[in-house]
Amino acid sequence: MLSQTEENYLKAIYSIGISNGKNINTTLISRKLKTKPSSVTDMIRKLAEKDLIYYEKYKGVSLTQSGKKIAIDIVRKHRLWEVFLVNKLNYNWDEVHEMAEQLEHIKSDTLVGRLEAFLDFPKHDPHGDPIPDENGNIAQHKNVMLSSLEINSSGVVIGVKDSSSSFLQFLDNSNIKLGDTIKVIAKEDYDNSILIENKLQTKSISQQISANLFVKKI
Amino acid sequence: MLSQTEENYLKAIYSIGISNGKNINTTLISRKLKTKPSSVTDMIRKLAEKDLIYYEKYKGVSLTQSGKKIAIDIVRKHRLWEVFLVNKLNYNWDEVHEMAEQLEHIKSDTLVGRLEAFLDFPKHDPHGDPIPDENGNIAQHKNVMLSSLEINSSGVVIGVKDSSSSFLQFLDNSNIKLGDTIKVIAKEDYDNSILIENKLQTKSISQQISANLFVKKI
DNA sequence: ACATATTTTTAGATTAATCTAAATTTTTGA
DNA sequence: TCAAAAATTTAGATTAATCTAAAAATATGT
Ligand SMILES: [Mn+2]
Ligand SMILES: [Mn+2]
Ligand SMILES: [Mn+2]
Ligand SMILES: [Mn+2]
Repeated sequence: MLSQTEENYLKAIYSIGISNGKNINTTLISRKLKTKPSSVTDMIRKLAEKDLIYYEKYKGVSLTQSGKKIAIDIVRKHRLWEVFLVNKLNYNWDEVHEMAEQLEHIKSDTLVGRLEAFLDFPKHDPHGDPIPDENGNIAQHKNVMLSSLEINSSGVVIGVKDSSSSFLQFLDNSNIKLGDTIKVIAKEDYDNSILIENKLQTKSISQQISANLFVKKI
Repeated sequence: MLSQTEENYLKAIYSIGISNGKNINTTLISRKLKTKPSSVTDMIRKLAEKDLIYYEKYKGVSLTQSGKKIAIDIVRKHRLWEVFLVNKLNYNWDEVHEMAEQLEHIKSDTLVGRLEAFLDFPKHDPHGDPIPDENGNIAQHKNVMLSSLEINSSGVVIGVKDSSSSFLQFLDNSNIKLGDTIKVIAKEDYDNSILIENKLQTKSISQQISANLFVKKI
């Protein structure tokens, strides 16, 4: 049985692998987990000992098959609990991450599956992130950002790259939400801001915003 | 912020207080938590330091006001999660304790309250135990056992004293459940077994069974 | 009452996860 | 290429929670 700490290291390694490609080094892990590099070295030696990661001194790490399976299962639990909190307990999407960080570590052979069925097998969490199935299969984002849309083309908002509370609250205040169809009306070369239009409004958003919204072109 | 271990000690002390009156000593705590008495001594010194328990060397412990508040809050969370698991995820009443042992430690200022509302403010958990309100008020069992009923009197089963899986499964197999009205038909002096009748059957049960069923006389 | 049994505490060790400071290895760029 | 910078590992310490063994205090029973 893995400790919560070990599970968090595996999850961190998995998520760094998704965003930073294959260069997963000590510093990146320590930054993600807010620990010191020396602590990371200790832990990765332990995880390597348990055959959950490959590790060569000074060369960084990568997940083994079984390490990846566990990491994805934690992600699965995290996202299903987030759906529960938003859909059933009426939390807002900016409030659920910390609770899900705890709930993802609940140990049970059957709980995730029951939860998933109770939630009617959702495919995405409240932030648009895909929910892995019980075998660890996970549909990856196509990674089309709103910032990359041409003028006069439209897209449906399907996810956020940054799920910080502050960004999510900004979106709430800007009346932009998942499922919105957004059309790009104009682009400003000077600062790469864009003028967009959804059902409710026409407004200008900075590149920092448009580069953190995943869309599906239509 | 208390550790899970500290919370478990407070809960154990609370529950020993409920069943064994006010004599809460090191050995009882160690037995409840499956630790050694020396470990208990260490922890109770720590909890006393934090003013969560009163402790005098060699004299046992008792909860302070704030310690009791915390203990009851853990009990509240435990029982509400059990209701969730049974009522929403369709678990049987003998399957939920271990999961609730973990879920009771999830930290959030708002989660229990939201959960309680989602469950429609249940008053009892799946084993008939009362659920404390948000202020820590808790309706105590009247502690009438089925074994104490007179011949020809009846009672409604409102709880179990023993919530072990084996006892709960025994009740399932015996077609006895919470809410059943049970009439005592006869008593056997030799072994204190009793003949009972509910909607489905007439059957004999041993004193070990009848002394573990709480009833409300009617 | 007091010797013996039981309970509780103390002393010292262990394990997991972390840290700081120092040593080592790798990377960078003049 | 090779010295300086950066990253990584090692050494040694700390904290929480546990344990075993021994010492001290309390309880028990004749
Ligand atoms: Mn999250
Ligand atoms: Mn999410
Ligand atoms: Mn329980
Ligand atoms: Mn219960």
